[in-house]
Amino acid sequence: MSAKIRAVNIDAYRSNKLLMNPMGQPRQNHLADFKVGVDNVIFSVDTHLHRLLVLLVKREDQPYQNYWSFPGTLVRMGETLEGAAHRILSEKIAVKNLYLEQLYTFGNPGRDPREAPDQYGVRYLSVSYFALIRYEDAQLMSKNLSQVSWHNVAAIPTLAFDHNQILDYGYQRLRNKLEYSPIAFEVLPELFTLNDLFQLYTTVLGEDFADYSNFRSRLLKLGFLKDTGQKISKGVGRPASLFRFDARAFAPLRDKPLVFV
Amino acid sequence: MSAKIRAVNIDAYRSNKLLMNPMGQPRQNHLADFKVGVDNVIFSVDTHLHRLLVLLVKREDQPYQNYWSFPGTLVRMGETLEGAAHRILSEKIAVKNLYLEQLYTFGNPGRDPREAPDQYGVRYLSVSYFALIRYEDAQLMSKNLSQVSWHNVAAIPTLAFDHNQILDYGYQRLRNKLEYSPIAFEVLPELFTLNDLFQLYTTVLGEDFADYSNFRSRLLKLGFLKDTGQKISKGVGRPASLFRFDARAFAPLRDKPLVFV
DNA sequence: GCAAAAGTGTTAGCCCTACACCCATGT
DNA sequence: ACATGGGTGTAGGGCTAACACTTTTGC
Repeated sequence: MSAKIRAVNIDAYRSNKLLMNPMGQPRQNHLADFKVGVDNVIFSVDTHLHRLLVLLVKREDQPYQNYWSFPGTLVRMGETLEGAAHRILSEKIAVKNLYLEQLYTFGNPGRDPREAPDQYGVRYLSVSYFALIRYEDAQLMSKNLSQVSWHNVAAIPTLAFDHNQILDYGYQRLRNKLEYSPIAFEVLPELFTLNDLFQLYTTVLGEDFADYSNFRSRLLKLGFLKDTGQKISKGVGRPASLFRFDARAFAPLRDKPLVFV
Repeated sequence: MSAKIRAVNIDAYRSNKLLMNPMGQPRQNHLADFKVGVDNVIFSVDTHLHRLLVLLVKREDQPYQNYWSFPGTLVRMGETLEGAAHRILSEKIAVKNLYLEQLYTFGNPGRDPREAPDQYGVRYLSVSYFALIRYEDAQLMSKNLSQVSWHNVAAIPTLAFDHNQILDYGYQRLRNKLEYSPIAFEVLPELFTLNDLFQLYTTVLGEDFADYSNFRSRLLKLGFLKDTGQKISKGVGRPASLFRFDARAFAPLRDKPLVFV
């Protein structure tokens, strides 16, 4: 026990993180030193199987070895936060389009076990990012696919660090954004049926958020969904029209509350 | 000039922040070291004069000496982010109630001139917080009031660091929150008239966001504003009823979109 | 023909908007 | 009395929710 504390202190001393006053107590009011990480909560939707997915990687190293976690990395010298988010994302997955925004920052002491137990060593702060990508376009980038994979949000295991909490934030952000912002079209393929869109909303927001026929007519009346004239047949039943999202027609509705749902 | 760079490098070396490879170039892929600050965007509304206010402090030290900035501080060892936000806030202002939430994190290289010019020294990351307080309850905490004061959001000077950008984020958050969340009651006094409430919305969202009589009946129908029966007279004209926000009656409307406006 | 999936139509009730109007008070 | 600010009422247009109905396909 005392050996462990001693080791911590030596390490802290060596990296000049922990300053002692002449009484051997840590100085009050001394600034904390941080390493800053980014963690990406990457969502996608499998329209066919109606599954909301999030991308997880299995940690190869300590701490939390073999736990699933969000793709994250520590920020390097000269690198922007968003740059770090893009870097780690592109190491795990290849994707054409991508929606990315900052989610939340977690930086309380003790959130990373690499911090010294007495909390006077280096601290690890995580800036989390929220991302959406098209399931069809995404290509996982691992030789060993067991290390990177999609997980159904409905069944997420205990994750490394405070990542379950980060997921809660991300999931809530996703639900909120769906209601007033056209992010659904970041997740859908270029051409989609209105049923695809409806299924996406149902998958994320729950089964009973709205009636299909009303959802349909409300969105069509808004005028930013363009019927391409093409039809697609999914087995039995009447073929569906393929639509395209027209960003230009949507522009005037920006910042208007509640266009969807 | 070269003396300055030398000073930076010595400082970086001393705190073990800048590692050189044998060629004298900074090592690639080396992690950045951060100091983490919090900056509070503290809003209040002067209901009488219809002014939206934000609290600024005048910087006493370099960099940006004598510029106005948000009350901010660097995070100390063992301190939570929110703890640091509360600490600096209570140094500048005494207040009974307080609404505080995280706003956004700014951490790109070069945002603080204390970073070495070549950007390979310590970096300064800022986690900004959004706060709302009651103007009547707030007591500025300065012997020298010229150093801490309310500023009309309509006329903000050039601020220190990237604080004008932070203000933009904060102002937008305020407007969004007003629409779907009961934060207005954090800013209003305990008892208020419906006209106070309406003036608050008008001040923040603009003159023509709604009709007073419709605003009034819509909110009253929702049932979380309790008429205390007390009247208050503001000079000439019919005295107004004083209302109180009933948080319990509001609870079922939590997370429901667009209860206001 | 029939089941399945896509798409259209209808109706009643609600809410939002834009006003007009009435009420209570100070001077 | 009348100006001033507080408060109520109402007619209409538009939107929503719920559900019935029609169309187009595969088998």
